[in-house]
Amino acid sequence: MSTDPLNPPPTFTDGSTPERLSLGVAARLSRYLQVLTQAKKMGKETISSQELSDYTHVNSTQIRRDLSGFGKFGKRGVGYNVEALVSQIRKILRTAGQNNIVLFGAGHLGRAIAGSDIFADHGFRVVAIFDSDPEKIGTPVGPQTVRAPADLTSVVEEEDVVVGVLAVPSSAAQGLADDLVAAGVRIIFNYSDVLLDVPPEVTVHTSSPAVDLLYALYFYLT
Amino acid sequence: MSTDPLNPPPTFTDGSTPERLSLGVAARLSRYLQVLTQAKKMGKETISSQELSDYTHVNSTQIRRDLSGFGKFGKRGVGYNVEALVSQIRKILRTAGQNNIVLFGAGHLGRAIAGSDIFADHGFRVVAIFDSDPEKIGTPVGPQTVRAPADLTSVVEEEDVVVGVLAVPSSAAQGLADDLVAAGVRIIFNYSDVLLDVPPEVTVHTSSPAVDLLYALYFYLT
DNA sequence: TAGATTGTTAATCGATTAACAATC
DNA sequence: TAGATTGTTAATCGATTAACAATC
Repeated sequence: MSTDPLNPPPTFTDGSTPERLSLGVAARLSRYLQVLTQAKKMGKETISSQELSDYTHVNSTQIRRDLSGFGKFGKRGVGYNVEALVSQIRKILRTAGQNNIVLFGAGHLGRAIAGSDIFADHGFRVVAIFDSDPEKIGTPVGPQTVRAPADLTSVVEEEDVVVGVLAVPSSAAQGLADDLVAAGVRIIFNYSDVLLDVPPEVTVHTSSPAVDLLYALYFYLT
Repeated sequence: MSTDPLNPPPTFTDGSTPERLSLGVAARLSRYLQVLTQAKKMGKETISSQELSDYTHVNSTQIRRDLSGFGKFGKRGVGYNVEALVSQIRKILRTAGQNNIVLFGAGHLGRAIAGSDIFADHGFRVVAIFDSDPEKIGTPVGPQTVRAPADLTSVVEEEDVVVGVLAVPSSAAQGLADDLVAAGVRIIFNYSDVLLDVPPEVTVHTSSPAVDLLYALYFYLT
């Protein structure tokens, strides 16, 4: 794994380099961030570990433990300052800055993604939308104009894009994944249900709402 | 938690009732199912724990261990039969049957969901699409026609709907969540970023692609 | 037989939780 | 002061992994 020069690992006063977060801790911190981001939007100033627990279904002791490993962010009897905690967690996850992403597919799903602020809220900026359909190229989608796939490589290079989002039909997904990889993208967010084959240095995250539902349903049924 | 009479817990030959799955096991089994479903589509007949590991990023020993807890599903030197394993896991997760869901919101996102087979592949059938916009009511979306919110309660009762999917703007989400709960829905899949307040017996699952990306990005950066 | 892959053991490691003193 | 909530301990529990015999 490489290290991004723009996001150097934090250094502690004793000069030690912190451990890489475990999968579990990183996943939970991300979920806290989701709730905190929303709480901030709603004008909430402080939040207790119990409230965070209600929304994330993570045990409140676990939450305090996760956080206290990085510093004393809370105030006894009061809770955590929402805004301060957001920036602390962003620092821990090294995602405090802006990240540029490209979106492939200007159909219903692509337009829904481009039109929402779900990525923007977390520092992801959609810098370009691509579609293979000549009829769509040049038409506006939100603040962007749909571009031709031929521009992909230059956009990825110029805008320093690390993440590509695939909102295309299953039949087109693997081919476009290959194009994204060739253009230099390192993380692919796949909204189709295809199993993408990519080189080991590339991470694929496949959205699977139905699988999430199966999981929720199991705990409802038992 | 209640038990669904249509999905009784499996009984073992010794008469004991199996333990409820731990969160981790249920989550992993769901992910195996996602890959297996897709592998089946691609015509794959057998799959090894190593191949499953490549796609799910779960250690192959862990996978064999998870599966062997429920029976000897594999064949040494060969792997697992894809189709047989799909039905075994569905049985374990008690989601072997069909489940009816309702979809709220006939915008870009709602249409993208209704038009994909991502839910159908896992036994979820969209039995109705609702929208509050009078202009959209009566228009076709895939095989369905958009219905008025007033029909919600009767549809939920008649079709025995347990899951409601919210593909609506943030501003409308809480109000419609209340309606879904009042109509008798027990699991809400929330595509907006709002923190929904629901009674404790109702489960909310919020889709958060940006948070998933943050998580992937962390492991890319470190 | 030779190669591949499962099922299972044994040992370790990290996650989880209840409880409570500290303190706002 | 009284109430609330954090930070931390100590004990338990489950997850993870390497290794390998069993066996297809």
